[in-house]
Amino acid sequence: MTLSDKNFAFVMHCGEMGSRWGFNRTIGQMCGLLIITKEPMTANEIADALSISRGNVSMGIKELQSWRLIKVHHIPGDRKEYYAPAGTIWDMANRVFEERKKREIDPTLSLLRDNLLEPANNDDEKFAQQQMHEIHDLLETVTKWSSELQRLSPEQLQSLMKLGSGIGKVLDFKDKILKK
Amino acid sequence: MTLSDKNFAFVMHCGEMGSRWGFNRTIGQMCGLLIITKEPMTANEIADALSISRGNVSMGIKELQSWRLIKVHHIPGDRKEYYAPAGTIWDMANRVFEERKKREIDPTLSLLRDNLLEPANNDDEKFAQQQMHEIHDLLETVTKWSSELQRLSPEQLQSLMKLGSGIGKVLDFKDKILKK
DNA sequence: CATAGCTTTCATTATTTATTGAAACTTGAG
DNA sequence: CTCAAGTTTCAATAAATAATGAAAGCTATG
Repeated sequence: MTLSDKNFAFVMHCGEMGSRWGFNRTIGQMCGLLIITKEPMTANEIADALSISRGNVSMGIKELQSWRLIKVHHIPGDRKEYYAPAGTIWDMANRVFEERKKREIDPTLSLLRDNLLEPANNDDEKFAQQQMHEIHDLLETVTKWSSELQRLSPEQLQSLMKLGSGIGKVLDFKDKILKK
Repeated sequence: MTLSDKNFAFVMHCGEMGSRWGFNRTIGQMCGLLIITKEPMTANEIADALSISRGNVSMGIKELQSWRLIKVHHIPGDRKEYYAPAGTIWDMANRVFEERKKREIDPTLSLLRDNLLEPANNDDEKFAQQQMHEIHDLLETVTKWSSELQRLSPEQLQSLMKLGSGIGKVLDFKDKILKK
């Protein structure tokens, strides 16, 4: 199967962006390809469509599985493995967030906490600790929020989207009521 | 000036993480260093503290300026340039988000829109377009939301954070209000 | 307008990261 | 057990990215 121009452009774009989302170009392309392809694909089809080596595909698959972004299908009487996205677009985006949090934010929080537990030995360290404290709080807030968003039901999400620029207003309203 | 062990560890960690946030290791280190250092630093001091070349610092500064993360200070009677973070931690995080949106999400949205405008020529393209449509909507929602959050006043943010068990409550609240 | 003191540039070099492809491995069927 | 059809591994190589440092570029001051 060969990609149409439009689909090819999309896959290549995923490659460019992929490197910014935590994996490399090829893996981004693989991910994009699997997303826009209706039927699950074999490793050879992927290698073919992207003009990359079979070995490279194998490594990419391993990586995408470690991100929990793809799953394996089997067809009875066929020994090949067929790969497809693991879930909806929203599911996949959530996975990427979760994994990145695990790989980037969690270790940072841990380092910051360790650092903040020890007493500051001088003014330089005192100032540094203040800054680290701010970073720590920011990261905690962000993660609390993102996990909150992930927990929402599709309907709540819908509702949230439609709220759009209104969240400020709802907050004001809430504050007004609580004061009474 | 030489860094304490603890501060050095933090700076190195910023280096590791930096590469995941859009810049490279050295630039991450520079950013971390400037954040935990109370006084603005000269390019030579930075090169010294991180054991990197003067030229490298110059390039890093240019990059950090393009992200609007640092600003220049001048001391009367001194021709050197002194660098310091441009704003609070929250300001800096916002800048990184904005810049990444500009560099990653906006071009993707534009590609997706172009693609969705053209008619699908066959079933493969039709399916691909459906998927692209979902990605498009997801990205739009995310960007709308993040810009919304950035617009909130610090007090509103505070209020939002304290909501405890979450955004779900805000939604319930909004629904209650709308029904009346 | 010359110079000292600083910054930037960029060709070269070093380092890191990704890719290939052949060999090793796995597994189901006969 | 052996083969065939597949998958994975990994040492070698290629490609991309980052760092250096010498030279060129600026600019405030005398």
